[in-house]
Amino acid sequence: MVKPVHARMPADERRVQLLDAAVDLFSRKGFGGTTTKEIAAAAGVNEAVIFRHFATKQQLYTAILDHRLQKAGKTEWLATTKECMERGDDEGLFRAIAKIIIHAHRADPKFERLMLYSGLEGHELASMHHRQMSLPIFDMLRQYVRRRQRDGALRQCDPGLIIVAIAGMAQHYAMMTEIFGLREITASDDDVVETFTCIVLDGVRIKSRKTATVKKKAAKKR
Amino acid sequence: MVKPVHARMPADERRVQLLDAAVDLFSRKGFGGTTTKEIAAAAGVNEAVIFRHFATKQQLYTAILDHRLQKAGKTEWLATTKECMERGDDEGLFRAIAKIIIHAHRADPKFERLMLYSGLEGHELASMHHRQMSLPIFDMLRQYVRRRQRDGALRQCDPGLIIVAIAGMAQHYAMMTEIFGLREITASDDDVVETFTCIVLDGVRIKSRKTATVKKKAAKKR
DNA sequence: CAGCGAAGTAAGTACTTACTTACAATTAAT
DNA sequence: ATTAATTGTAAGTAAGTACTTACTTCGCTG
Repeated sequence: MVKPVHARMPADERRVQLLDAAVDLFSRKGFGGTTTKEIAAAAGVNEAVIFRHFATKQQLYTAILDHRLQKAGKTEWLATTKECMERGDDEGLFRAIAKIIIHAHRADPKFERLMLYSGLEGHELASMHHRQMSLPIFDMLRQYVRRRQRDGALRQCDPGLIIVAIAGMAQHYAMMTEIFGLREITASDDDVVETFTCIVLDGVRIKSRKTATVKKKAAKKR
Repeated sequence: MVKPVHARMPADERRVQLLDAAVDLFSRKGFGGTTTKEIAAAAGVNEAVIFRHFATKQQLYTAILDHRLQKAGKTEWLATTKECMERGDDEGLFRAIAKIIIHAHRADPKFERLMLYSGLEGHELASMHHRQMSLPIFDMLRQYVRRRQRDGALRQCDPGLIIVAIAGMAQHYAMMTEIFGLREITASDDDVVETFTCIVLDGVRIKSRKTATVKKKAAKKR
């Protein structure tokens, strides 16, 4: 049976449809810039339908982030990075970090915009995401870097900075190309990942023991 | 003579005061999230005063960006980077890029928030800033990198990526600490700049095969 | 097929929005 | 002091805003 245009929908189906329409609008115009009327129009229903499914506009917004945060990312991070860390594969780890960040933007640019808006607008959901996703992963990675520094494999510095280095490159590149429309870089995403990986790897790794003559800069005591 | 609380002000003075109040609010809540009433209240005047000085809310917003874009940045970029580029000082150039970006966030975090909002909300002023400020500087830097690559001093890759590497690190670090409140990095800004500079420098420079130490004067013709 | 609960809507409510209007207070030049 | 321009305000307006209410329509199950 084909669905008529103005079909009536089971609640959970409509709920998802409303969430989708809302993601699209919120990601483009922010929370304050989007009206419930617009969302309803985008979903092709009366405005009141929204309030049958979500008590307030704020709750609809919260539901979006909640929904996405569950399925999204964390397991991917863990799965991919864990084995690299176990076998001390710095190169693989850096590559994975760059890859996941850039891929996240390509696969779901709307959500990345949404998170940026959310952070700027100061919704608690954004900082919740930050506390529950970013920070634990960041901590895990920092701990790994610290260990590798003790092993003498990585440059001595604040371990967070090495993570920020590779993640920042990738994040900045993804934001510039995906969100702000930078067109001047013609390399493929894979090439970009490879380049960033090499740069950071050569930049942070300490070459094998015999070439200890590297003097570089002695003034690194703090 | 001390100014009474509800003093009357000459037009240009009030104009500046309104702009300041507006910057503060727009940077925290975005264009759509800020009301003219709030701005007036923050400046301690009647809402109508705003519309005596600016025809529309949009025009007030435009005036802010216009005003800031004039004095801000470009000359600083040119002055600092030019001499580094002239003497082929890659290290100095990377350091300058990181320094300027991080310093901009520390000196005027409100404006950086504003620009982020503006980019997300899609105001033309943001893309104007992008075209008039970021892109020309980016192009200039890319051109320098391309030259250094031809000289065999820098790694072969899309030249923009080397700029994105150092700028992305700095931008990401500044955004995380200043806008999103990251506290886990304890190093001083100066140390951060130094670390990023070293990482990128070691990551992109090609060691000359004969003398590991000084290759400064290697083939430098134009 | 009757009837009941769920899905949907038209038309509100109370309030806020950007922006105006008509007028008053202050200043500076004549 | 008398102007004339400038700076300010109180009190609007029309068009939104999020959210509600009273009501209709559909689809299912006993």
